[in-house]
Amino acid sequence: MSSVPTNLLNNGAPAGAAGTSSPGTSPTFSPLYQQIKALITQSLQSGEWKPGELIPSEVELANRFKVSQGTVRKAIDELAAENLVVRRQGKGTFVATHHEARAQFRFLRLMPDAGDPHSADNKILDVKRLRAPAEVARQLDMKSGDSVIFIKRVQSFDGAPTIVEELWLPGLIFKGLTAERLIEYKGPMYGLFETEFGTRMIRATERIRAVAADAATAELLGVPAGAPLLSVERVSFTYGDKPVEVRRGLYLTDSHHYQNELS
Amino acid sequence: MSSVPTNLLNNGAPAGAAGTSSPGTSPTFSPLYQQIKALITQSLQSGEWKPGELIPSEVELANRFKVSQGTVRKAIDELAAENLVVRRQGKGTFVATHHEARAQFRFLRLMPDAGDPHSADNKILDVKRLRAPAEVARQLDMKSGDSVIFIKRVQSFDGAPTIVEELWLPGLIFKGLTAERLIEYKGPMYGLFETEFGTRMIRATERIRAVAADAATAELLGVPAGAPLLSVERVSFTYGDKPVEVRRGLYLTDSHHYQNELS
DNA sequence: TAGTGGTCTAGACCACTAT
DNA sequence: TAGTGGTCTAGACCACTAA
Repeated sequence: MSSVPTNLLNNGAPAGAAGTSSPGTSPTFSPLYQQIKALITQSLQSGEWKPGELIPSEVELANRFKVSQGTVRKAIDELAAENLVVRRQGKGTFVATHHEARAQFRFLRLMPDAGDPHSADNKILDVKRLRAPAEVARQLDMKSGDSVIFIKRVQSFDGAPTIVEELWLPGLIFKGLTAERLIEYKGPMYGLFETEFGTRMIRATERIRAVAADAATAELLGVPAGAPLLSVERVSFTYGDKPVEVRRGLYLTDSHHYQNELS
Repeated sequence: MSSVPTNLLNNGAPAGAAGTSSPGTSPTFSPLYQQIKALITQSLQSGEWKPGELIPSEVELANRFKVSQGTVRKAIDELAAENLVVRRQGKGTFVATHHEARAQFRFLRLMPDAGDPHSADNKILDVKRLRAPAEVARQLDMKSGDSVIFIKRVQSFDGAPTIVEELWLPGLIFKGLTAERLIEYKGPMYGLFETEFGTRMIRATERIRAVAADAATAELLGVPAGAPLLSVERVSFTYGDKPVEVRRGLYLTDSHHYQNELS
């Protein structure tokens, strides 16, 4: 069952050996802790340990992989830095989840100009299955015309509609996602994706521009057509850098701003 | 001269002692490596090691601070993660500098929609000394009316004017900054700040919005008044989280976008 | 009290760079 | 060849949590 997996680590065959035996064509040895990190990531990806759950202790993992605790520690350090995992002193290491206040703000950068961030009121306008447009297919690494789920929604803060957003999700992964499910679900959408569809968003890239509001969007946001809006186009990735969401948002930035840290 | 500084480390007085002697009012002990990190940061800040220079080796620092190499290592690991320092295997650890391609793109997120990033053509429109407006003074942690240097410039990519930017810098720190100096200087502005004024930008926060172009800016960018522009308001910080620059940019995002990574 | 992650040490060996 | 950062180990002790 959960027995020790067959480890293929180059523990007894240090990197130097590669240079001696087959210089130039060395099969890219990597440090032990990187291999451990990859093995742990595999277990996360396969669902052996689910979001929110406790993973085995450092000592146990060290025994399992036949390495020292320090090596496991360095592997987990990097996973924690990448937000795949959360350490808690005295308790253990947990698989990161979107069902936490912490994780929310990593993926919602729109902040009120004054006051504390608030939770959004979410209104689903449309959910349907359709064939992926060429551009979306390209971004999702699918073939043009493959089945995708399309969602359109409006988010309001303090009663004021602020974000109009369209989402495209791979139809195969999110099969069975319905408007009812989205509407009745409380909490962050990424939380639903994670618990209902086993797909956890790890990171995302965004392209931001200023655009003029089209008539339909303007009406939804209660602004004149042509008003300047922030266009945020996001591609989200899960384990293995696999793209699993395209999101195009139009943000009204009259009393909100997109907050970014350059560090 | 460069003798061993007086170390005030709680090496022999572990954190547990605080709980025993004065519980509740413990004077916040910190781990050794954090103290080492703070000491190294002080040396960076004071200019003991200048941008681009080699800092002492891990072994030497370990001897100087009377700790193990591993502890120094962990301190430097964090400094490297914060981009204050760059490690190079076999050579040593160097103080980070803005005179590198690497550092440029951390602070310039506007990318062409297609093609490689390019270097900007920089046109200085105005440089003058004035009294800080209230809002700028607040952001720079100065008193309203204190002297600041004001700069206005236009940046073009491939000959197309794309960014109109206004900067405010504390007059005391940047005394002697003239239009001539800015114009004749080749390379990134932060590089000039670092070498000529000893002030290195460490991190920055940005507030991004969509706004309509005013008449003057529209003319500079060659767009109609009212065209949507990306407004980027930046506050940059140097060592000790001290704000030393306010920058308000208006970006034309017709063929460029602001690129961001959520991770 | 037992188990967890967090800190610190000391030492070994490796890979890379320069001389 | 010497010196640097990079990896790995083994062991000690600490702080925190929960039973």
